[in-house]
Amino acid sequence: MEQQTLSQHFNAKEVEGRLYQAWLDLDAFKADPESRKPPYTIVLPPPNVTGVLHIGHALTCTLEDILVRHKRMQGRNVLWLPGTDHAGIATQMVVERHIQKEGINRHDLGREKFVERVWQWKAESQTTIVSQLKLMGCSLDWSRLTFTLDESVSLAVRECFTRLYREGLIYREQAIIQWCPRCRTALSDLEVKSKAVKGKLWSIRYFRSDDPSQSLVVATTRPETLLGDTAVAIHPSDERYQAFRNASVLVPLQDRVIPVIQDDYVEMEFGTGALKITPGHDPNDYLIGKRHGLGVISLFDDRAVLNEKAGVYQGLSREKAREKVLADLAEKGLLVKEEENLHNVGHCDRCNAIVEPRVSAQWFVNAAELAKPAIEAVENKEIKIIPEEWEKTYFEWMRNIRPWCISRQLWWGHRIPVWYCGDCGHHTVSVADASACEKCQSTALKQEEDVLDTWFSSGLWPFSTLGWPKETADFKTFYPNDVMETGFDILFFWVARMIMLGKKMTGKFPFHTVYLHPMVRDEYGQKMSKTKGNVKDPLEIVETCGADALRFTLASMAVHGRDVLLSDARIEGYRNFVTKIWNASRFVLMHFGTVTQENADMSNEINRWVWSRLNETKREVNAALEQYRFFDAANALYRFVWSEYCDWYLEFIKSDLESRKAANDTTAVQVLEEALRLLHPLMPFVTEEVWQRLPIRQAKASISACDYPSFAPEHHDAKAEERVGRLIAVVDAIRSKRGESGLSPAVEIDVRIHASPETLQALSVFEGLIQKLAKTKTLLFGSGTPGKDVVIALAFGVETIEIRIPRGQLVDQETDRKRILKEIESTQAELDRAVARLTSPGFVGKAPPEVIEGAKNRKEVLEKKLGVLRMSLKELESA
RNA sequence: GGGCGGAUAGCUCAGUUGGUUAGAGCGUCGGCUUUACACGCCGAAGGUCACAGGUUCGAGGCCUGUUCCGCCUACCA
Repeated sequence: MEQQTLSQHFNAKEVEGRLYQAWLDLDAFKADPESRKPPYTIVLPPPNVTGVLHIGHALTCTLEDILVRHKRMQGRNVLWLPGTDHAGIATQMVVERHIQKEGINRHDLGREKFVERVWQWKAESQTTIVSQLKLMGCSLDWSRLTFTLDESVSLAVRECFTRLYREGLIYREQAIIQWCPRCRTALSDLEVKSKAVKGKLWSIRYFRSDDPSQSLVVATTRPETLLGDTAVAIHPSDERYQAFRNASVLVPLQDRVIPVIQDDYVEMEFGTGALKITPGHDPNDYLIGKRHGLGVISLFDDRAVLNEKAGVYQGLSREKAREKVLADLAEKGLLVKEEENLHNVGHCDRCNAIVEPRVSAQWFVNAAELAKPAIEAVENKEIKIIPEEWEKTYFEWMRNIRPWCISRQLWWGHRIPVWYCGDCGHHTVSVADASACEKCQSTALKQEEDVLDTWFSSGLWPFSTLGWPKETADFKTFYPNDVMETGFDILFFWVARMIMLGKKMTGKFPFHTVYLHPMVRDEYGQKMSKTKGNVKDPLEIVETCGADALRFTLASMAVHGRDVLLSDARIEGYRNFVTKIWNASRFVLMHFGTVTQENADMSNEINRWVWSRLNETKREVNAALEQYRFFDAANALYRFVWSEYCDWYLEFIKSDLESRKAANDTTAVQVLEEALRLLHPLMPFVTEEVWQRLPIRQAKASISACDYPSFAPEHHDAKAEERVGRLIAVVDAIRSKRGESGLSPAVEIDVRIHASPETLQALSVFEGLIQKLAKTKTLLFGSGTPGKDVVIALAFGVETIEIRIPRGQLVDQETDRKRILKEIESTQAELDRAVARLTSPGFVGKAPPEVIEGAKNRKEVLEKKLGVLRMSLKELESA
């Protein structure tokens, strides 16, 4: 066989591009609905086509890629389905801002032309997103790439809408909803973020209509809305306003007569205890108005500019109107008080404008009805939410869920499949475009102008992407999905709705597990934002450190229940790890690049040790991945490859390289090969690149087609672990002593080791290794000459190993004496604690036997250690 | 107002049902051309686990309270 070698440096960029293309050429990521293998499905949360991917997307696709690569290697028929989301408001806004640069707005273009422009934008954005996902190494099945406005998805959306409408779970109703005057559309409650705003609380005087000598004072944060007042409310038991019960008052500035009503919604303690009621512009007032049969005055148009109802204030913005109303009130002496007030104000999630509650006709989903089975599913663990703490939040929201407003006054999205009849007024709702009224057959139909909330189509994603409502092969094989992996910030927006709509539409819940990953923040815990300038571009990181390093970093930081704080130092550390793997592989190939067939020499204890350690790592990594503990998986791999395989195993074999080569011992290659497979889901590129050069490997075209290593009991070797562990401890102890004494590694020293006959026998097998790794000149076993040596008392397991180094080569007597005294002190302290524990009746009476046994052993070894230390102190003092 | 989470080495974080001696990476300090790797090797220093009580033979993990920091949620105008 030809000698395989690796270039001196790992060129991540070149390798990544080449390998990804090779995987595509192999159809390595393509799912087959006819396959007999058990399916495993994840749908990628579709990124918005608003632009480029950010670090949060990088985390999502890294974790999902790890899951699917793991399952694929375990022999599952994996489908990881890619897609993008039209993201109604967000994308429309981006494109509006974009055309603004050309000096036009969407109304200049008209609906049709504008939507064309958005499609252009979508095409570019999607291309960018797809190429970014490829750069991250994502093993997505590109043959199934779906967009939320694709024909097939539209069909699913209409099917769902129609079914819910027929069951009365979707309905149109006049109601007070959240309105964004800048986006000029209705919003769902979730799309409104309440933020604390420093404002003012104004007290305004209202005179009694039949007796101008009497007045009451109301407190409000929105004086401009008094133009829409239809009542003033007081608490029924408020004695202060006894005289105003059943009275009427005049709206200031308008002299309109409105009633004083009594309602126990009013808090007597707040403000003046009198509340102005504006049903057109406050959700609570709207409810109160309904209870008392009050009228509704809508003061604003869709941009929150005052309309004809506002009289002289018509044409003013909310803000201007407030100023003028206040000025006019002050002039008339009706403004009684003005005080600072911190209160919460709803802001549009997308554009941050202050939302305006507004009464209008909108479409709603009866979410409470759909929520019932969705709550039960989580209660009885049909759906598992990880981390579990989120279940509480889920229940809290789902149990108090309100009607979901799904109509949006936008142009970009799924047009609502409802046709209004111009003749009889009937609503025709149908999956196919309606050409005639289903009631009177009139053709004077007009389709609803509004589009659906983006999350309505997202809610169908786990099955709309698989061809539903058609019974396609994909749908039959890959639905339900397995895992929904996403950020907790869209638990309500998306996850909850998928659960509700999935069950309702297909009869099955869309997945069995929800894994919610943490938020990515910068290294100071700040949310990344463009305005703060702390945004980390994943592609920049890929460019400088490589995709493997970024992936491994994200995986190693994805801990349950804590944010991911991403720092450059951390990424660099894992880039170094990639390099370490590369160099270790170079070393192995340099020496074993021509071996022809597997021949692991299991008579060699060092080999048995490394197999056993690798085996333990397999167990840990598999267990971690099954539990979505990405951190643990990354950590176990890092520890094994660097701290065990490189730091010890490769150093061990250097001492007898030639004889190993002569004996054709291929353990080093075999262990490397398995470690690469184990690492592959986390670091697909470097592992594939090295694996391709290995002289011994499975006959597959790609490492991703190989089996995933799993725990093999026959490779577990406790004895080898114990004996090599002792060897490592001895080498460590000698090295440590050399380090303390500031000895150059070039200086060799004499060492004598004394211990039980069995231990001496075991250690003597490794004589050459100790000599080499601890740099000893002469290495003797057995007791030494009292008084002349520095003595190390090494507590290992249940015995103490005594290591002696002739004093002349190390530190001076005084320093050594101090060290021994210090060590005696700390050992004595620990021994005292152990003795106290063992003599306490509570401990020996109640602690489990293995804990007591452990304490006894510890006490014994401490006593031995103390003995060695005391002896060496005596030796020192008598010398 | 309600809920959830966090506080462990200089920094960023692990620590699975309470069990002997609390770990890692980075940073710091000292040494090093050592059969791949200075993006490296060897060694060292550094922690009364936020605070105060409690439960327990035993607490970084459990309970109560306090302080600080996040996030979610809510109709006191």
